[in-house]
Amino acid sequence: MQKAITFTIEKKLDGTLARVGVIQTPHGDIKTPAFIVGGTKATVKTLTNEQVIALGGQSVLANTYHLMLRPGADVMAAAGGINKFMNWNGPTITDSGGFQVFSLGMAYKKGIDATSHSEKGDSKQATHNSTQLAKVTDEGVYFRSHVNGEQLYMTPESSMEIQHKIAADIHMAFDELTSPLAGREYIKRAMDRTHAWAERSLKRHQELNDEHIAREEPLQALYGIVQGAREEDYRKASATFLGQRDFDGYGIGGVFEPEEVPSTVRWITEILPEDKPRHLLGLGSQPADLFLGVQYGIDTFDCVAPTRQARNGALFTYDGRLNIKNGGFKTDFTPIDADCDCYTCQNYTRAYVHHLQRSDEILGLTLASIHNERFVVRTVDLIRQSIIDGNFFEYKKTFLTRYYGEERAAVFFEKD
RNA sequence: GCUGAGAUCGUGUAGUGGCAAUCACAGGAGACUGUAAAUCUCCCGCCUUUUGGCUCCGAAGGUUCGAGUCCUUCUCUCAGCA
Repeated sequence: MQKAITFTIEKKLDGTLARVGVIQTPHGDIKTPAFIVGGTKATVKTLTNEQVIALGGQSVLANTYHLMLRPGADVMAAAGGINKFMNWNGPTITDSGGFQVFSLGMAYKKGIDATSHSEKGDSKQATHNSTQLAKVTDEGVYFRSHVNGEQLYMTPESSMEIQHKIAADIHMAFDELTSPLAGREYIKRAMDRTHAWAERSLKRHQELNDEHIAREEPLQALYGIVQGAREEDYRKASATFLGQRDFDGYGIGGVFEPEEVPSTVRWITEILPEDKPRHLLGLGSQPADLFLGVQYGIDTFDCVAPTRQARNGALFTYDGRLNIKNGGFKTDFTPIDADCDCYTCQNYTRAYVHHLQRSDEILGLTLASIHNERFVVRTVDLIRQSIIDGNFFEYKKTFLTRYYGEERAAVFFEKD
């Protein structure tokens, strides 16, 4: 049977779940492990495609919910799909809108973010969050547009229809991501719903692919998304359920911190079919995410943190994170990181980027984004190379010890 | 010289008798993980780990239980007129 993408494993790292491979898509190859660049609204914020390519970005991940609101699915279709629309010639992925069920729903204005273990702020608002913009039912999700307040309704079927109009190479099934505060009972309910939605997504997706075949258009791929929060039995049940369905790959949702990777991700990757790619959704704001992810069987990552934090002044260095807006950098005429090969570090100083960000100059956001994104992309590329060269654990130990310090890094070596 | 207006924490300001210092900017720091994010949070007279204590609204007096807030004088600034 004809396939939208193929995944080839080139090498495995003995004693771990790590593998090196290639995902072939209609728009080119993704050498894995790989960091997928965040391009939510069909743009990598503050960067041109040429800059994304120059920093080593192989593929871009956009968002169905955001593109459905603006410019709209029909505009995306009329443009000829996301690649033509944004002039990106490489592989593309779309997230389903499932994350917005969480960020505009349970998490909306409650001070809950992905890493929260408790609710912050006004407890009254936390229990009666009448302002939230998303409401979940078994059939679908009611959204109130954050743009103009208009009532929207999204189902697994409509998400697939929109994603096929956006026409990225790889789609995500519509899922429900639960809050880190959710109890076991709700986690189960959301997971069961995610499974039902996965089957509905797959069915509608196959119908739409049949239409592509009839029109002699390229096929599009679909990943199922594993949920189940921090519950081992649910995670394993979710991986088993989805692993038996005919998805092209798998997304892993609801993982929030690197400390969970050796447990949560491993429960899943030990069960999922080995010959299909696995994407860890949303993780990658710190190096430990990447090393542990790969070690426990992840092929691709995406995360908005590198660009968002860059815009907010937090920059990666191999010795840990720094805030470029801090006063101390005013006359620091050295590169952000002397060991970084990015365009910014090759050409500009900390003092200059400090000045630009302090002065609200747009170039400061771009230079910082180039650096952070390059840092993460390069780190994963070198992880890939270290597996090929057979020195993954050495690289991991050296990198994380330097980044976090020996004491803080120790937790990431526990199972090595 | 005359007339008028005004002097408040780095800057610009709010505050016209009551447990008193407002807001913004600047400054100091922290956060951000499938992007409602070039955003958000905290600190910003002094001392103290905190509770709390001490000072404060150009200067000096005065009225009052109580004064940036009212009165007097002085100093300075600005505008207009000479």
